[in-house]
Amino acid sequence: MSIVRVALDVPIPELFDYSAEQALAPGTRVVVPFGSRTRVGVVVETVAESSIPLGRIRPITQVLTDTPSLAPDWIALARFTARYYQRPLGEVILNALPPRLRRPKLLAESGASPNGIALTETGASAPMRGTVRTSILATLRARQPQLRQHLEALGATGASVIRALLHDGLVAEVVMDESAQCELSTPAIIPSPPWDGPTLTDAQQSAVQAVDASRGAFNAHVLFGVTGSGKTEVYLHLARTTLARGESVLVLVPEISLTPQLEQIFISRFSKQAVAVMHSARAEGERASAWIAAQNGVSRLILGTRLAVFAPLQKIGLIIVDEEHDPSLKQQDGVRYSARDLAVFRAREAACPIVLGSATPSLETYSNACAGRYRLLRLPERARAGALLPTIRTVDMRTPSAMQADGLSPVAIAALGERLRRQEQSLVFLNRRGYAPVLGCSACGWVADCERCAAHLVVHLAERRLRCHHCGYGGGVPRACPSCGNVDLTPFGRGTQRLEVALQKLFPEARILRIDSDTTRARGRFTEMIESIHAGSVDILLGTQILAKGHDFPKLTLVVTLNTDAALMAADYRAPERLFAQLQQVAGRAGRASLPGEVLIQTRYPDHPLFRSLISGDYLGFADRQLAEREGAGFPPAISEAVLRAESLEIADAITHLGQAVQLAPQDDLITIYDPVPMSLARLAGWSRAHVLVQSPERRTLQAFLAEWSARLYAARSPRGVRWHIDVDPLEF
DNA sequence: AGCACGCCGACT
DNA sequence: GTCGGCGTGCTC
Repeated sequence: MSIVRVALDVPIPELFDYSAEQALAPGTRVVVPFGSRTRVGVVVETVAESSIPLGRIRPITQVLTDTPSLAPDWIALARFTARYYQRPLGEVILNALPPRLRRPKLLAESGASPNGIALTETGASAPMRGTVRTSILATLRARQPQLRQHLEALGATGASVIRALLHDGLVAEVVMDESAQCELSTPAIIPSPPWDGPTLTDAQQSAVQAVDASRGAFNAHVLFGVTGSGKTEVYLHLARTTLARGESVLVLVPEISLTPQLEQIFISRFSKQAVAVMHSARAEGERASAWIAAQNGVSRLILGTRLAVFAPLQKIGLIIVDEEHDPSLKQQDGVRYSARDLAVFRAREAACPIVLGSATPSLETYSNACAGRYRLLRLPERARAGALLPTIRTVDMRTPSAMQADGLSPVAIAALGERLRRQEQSLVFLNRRGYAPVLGCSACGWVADCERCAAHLVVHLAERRLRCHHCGYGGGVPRACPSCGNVDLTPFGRGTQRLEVALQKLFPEARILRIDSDTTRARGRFTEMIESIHAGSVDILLGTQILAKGHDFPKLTLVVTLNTDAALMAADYRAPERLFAQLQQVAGRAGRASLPGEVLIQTRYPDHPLFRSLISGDYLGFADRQLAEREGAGFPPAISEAVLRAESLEIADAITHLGQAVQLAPQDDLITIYDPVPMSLARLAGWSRAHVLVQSPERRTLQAFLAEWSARLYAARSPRGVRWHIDVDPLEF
């Protein structure tokens, strides 16, 4: 009889002791009774004694043998995540598993699945046919007895050769000999397909060499290059050399919308079965099989969004984080981890190189490069011969004539007209969907607000609806002002819908395509739209953020950006960094083929230093100034921060709770605790939100402080109706 | 977080 | 007389 310590997904920062018939390997999934319920947990260690009275220790219900146990380095990653982000280990571990592995069922019992493995007899005595789920594949190698059981359950008697057919066509062979010993062999995956990549430029070549030369130890490289400079080709080469060494590769990207193209490139260069794709939009069965394919080494190249940082890879030889500056690499609820930072931790533990790619590296990453901790690798020009960087210039919107035509300046209109004549494509970028961001009454000042958020409702004219862009709350457009009865309600400001109307009026002949999350909601619409752009059946593209990333439109030669100044004036100290990244990214859409591109930035601050750096292509100069400013003002990365956030129905309750929490905070000279304040979006989906900012010049000191503080906060019961969490390295204020 | 146990109001 | 409100406390 052994005592096993089990991590469970409960908001209690403790492990729970259970008895087991034998010692279980750390990382084993188990089903346990918990109160009156049954839950899946993961064994973290087996111990001789428990501090819990023996009478209270209950036995494990079931050991889940359908997957191999999680590796020690994986558990170490989870432990680090739990410690750094101040969350219970069980919450971290269970949330990192794909949904099917969190349920108290064997995968084989999860019902029919297209991801099953069909086992068919190929040359043995006993007639045998049957379907075994993906679960088996994972047990095949590590667990001889279970494999035999599975096979015997299918009627195999020994001396059988069984072919395991994975859903994607990969064939593996299971050989069971006379003495019922089983062996699985998977066909060699790399290097098998011919390498048909383009020849590398000198800059790409030296980047590849720098990373290759740094193998065998932890080394962080910042791959700094604008859109079109060929970062992807560098990734592909490095992936190839890593796979050839028998090691695996982890590639993280910020958005799901970026994975389809990258996925296609990786699959075409390697093979379908070599690549496992992980993101939350995939079907549960697919998520489970991708997980298992990574765990058993069938897929050695994992491509995914932030959640893929927890992929259970064997023998990691290289980690790539593309667009490492992108805020969506940080999880914004639950366990609030930064996939980029955890990727760096993983690379360090695995003693392998990591490549952080970006045209606009985050200031955190850049300051590490300046300090010599990371190595800066530059890809200075566009990789394609003849392709030029676009010409960027500002358009002064302070002149009266500039404000006509729904926000489009005469300069922009002329440039758009010119592209129409030349039969080239244009992109108008406005990062605000809907018709108008505000509906108001000009007679009494009433404004349509969300009932559940501290935000205005956005007018969506096509659907004749008002919608909250934060919580999704919707309502009809009122016929008259609910406050004074005035029937003349005015939409204030501009969104993409309104701009579309204005553009169509200006250019009746033009084929205009609006791309935002409203027009691309239907499955497959986005891909269709991208195809129609490539086919040349669009003249003017108009859209939000969605358009800014990763797409290459050869006929596009003009980009116009609208409403740029809001971000310039924002209170958030990260706003300039984000604006630069966004403009750099959207500018990169122009002139990628042989046609030169032009970018027009409409602004009332045409001489702003940010634009000057953007125009001269001097991101590092901009970053140097930002770093100096942050240092002067005491902001990250010069210092470390965390927030304690509280949410309740009434803002006062959240603030009161935070005040009490501050009373519990340990005293430390190197810790600054600010006053509780409402968040900038003070109410969201019915919850009023406030927080306390905590800063320290030393990350270690902040960590130690947070550990002690959160222990005290967990111990003190939080009042009913108030929920709280700690956000380490927060992005949202 | 769930979920049980527990002690006070309006109903068949 | 009991169904049910959610306050408080526990989960190995």
